[in-house]
Amino acid sequence: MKLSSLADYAVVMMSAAARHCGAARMNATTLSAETGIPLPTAQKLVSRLSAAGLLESSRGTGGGVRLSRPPAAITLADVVEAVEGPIAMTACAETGSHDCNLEPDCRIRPHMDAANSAVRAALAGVTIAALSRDAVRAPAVPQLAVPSPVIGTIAPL
Amino acid sequence: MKLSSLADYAVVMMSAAARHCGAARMNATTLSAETGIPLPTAQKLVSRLSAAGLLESSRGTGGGVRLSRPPAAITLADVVEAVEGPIAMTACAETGSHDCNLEPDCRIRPHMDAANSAVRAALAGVTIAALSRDAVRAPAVPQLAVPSPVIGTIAPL
DNA sequence: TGCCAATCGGATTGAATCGATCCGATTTGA
DNA sequence: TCAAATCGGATCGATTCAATCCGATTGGCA
Repeated sequence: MKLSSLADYAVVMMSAAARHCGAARMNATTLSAETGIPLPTAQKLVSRLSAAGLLESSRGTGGGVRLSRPPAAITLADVVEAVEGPIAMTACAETGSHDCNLEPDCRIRPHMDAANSAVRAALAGVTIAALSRDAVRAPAVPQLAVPSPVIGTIAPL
Repeated sequence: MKLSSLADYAVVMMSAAARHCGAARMNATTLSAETGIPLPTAQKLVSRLSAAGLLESSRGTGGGVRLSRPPAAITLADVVEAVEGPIAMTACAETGSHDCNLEPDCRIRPHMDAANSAVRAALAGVTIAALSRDAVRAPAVPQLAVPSPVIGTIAPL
């Protein structure tokens, strides 16, 4: 139930890119140097995030990448889905419902779908803008992108 | 962002065990036959779930396992944590905060903790009892264990 | 009281996915 | 027209995960 290292790196990179939003384009090398992510990995992430439409890339001399949308319009769910694929806790949730090789009539499937939606909503409630904001005074309740009551009601672990 | 196959199997097994709650003990063989999970895997899961305190095992002839708590008191979060370990989206979330090998002062960490709590709460809102209940008339909002407002406000994808 | 049978528990092997790395194709600027 | 710098895809190694097997323990029965 933990997201992969690539997804973790992608969140850090997007957050770093958001901090330089006004400063024109950045390239994979600069992002790598700023975040400490190995350069080849940063290049791979740039490719995937561009393919997903979260980054816009310009090739050639002086090229680079930049956020295709404002940081407030990019959520953790977008980044995770761009790197890891659809957010589906169970294998049967992303494909059709006909290939559950366990029980032929899986009665727990609808409930799992509900839990799946809840997890996705939790990730969709955190924006890159909220992550890139400086959090020195660590607020108990982080800023939310949309008026979603999901995270606001969660007590710390 | 998908849970492992073992965790998936564990949920199915716990759900099957909940349906036979009154019928004394069950053994790994019976659970395997009912769910279609390979027997060795079922044995492994029984071990882990017992170690986590979700199942109570009795050895010897006529032994077996049974739920240690009512199905309404066991949530998806309990099962997932028993099989996969703590629910921590990022590696730094489960260990101390001192070994983030990327940024020395990780500013996105507090926000990720909030998202992590939200995900865990989403899983803690679904009980085994809700899963074992027959869901032919698939309700839009699944039954919740505690008065948690988390899932109740989530719209389907 | 001794034996037997059935069970859980941990250790081992194989496979698949993931992460890191490298090289080629493309484009812009001089 | 040339050259430099970038993105994009393909390859290789490592780690984790899933499945399998065997031994230790316990309760029932003769």
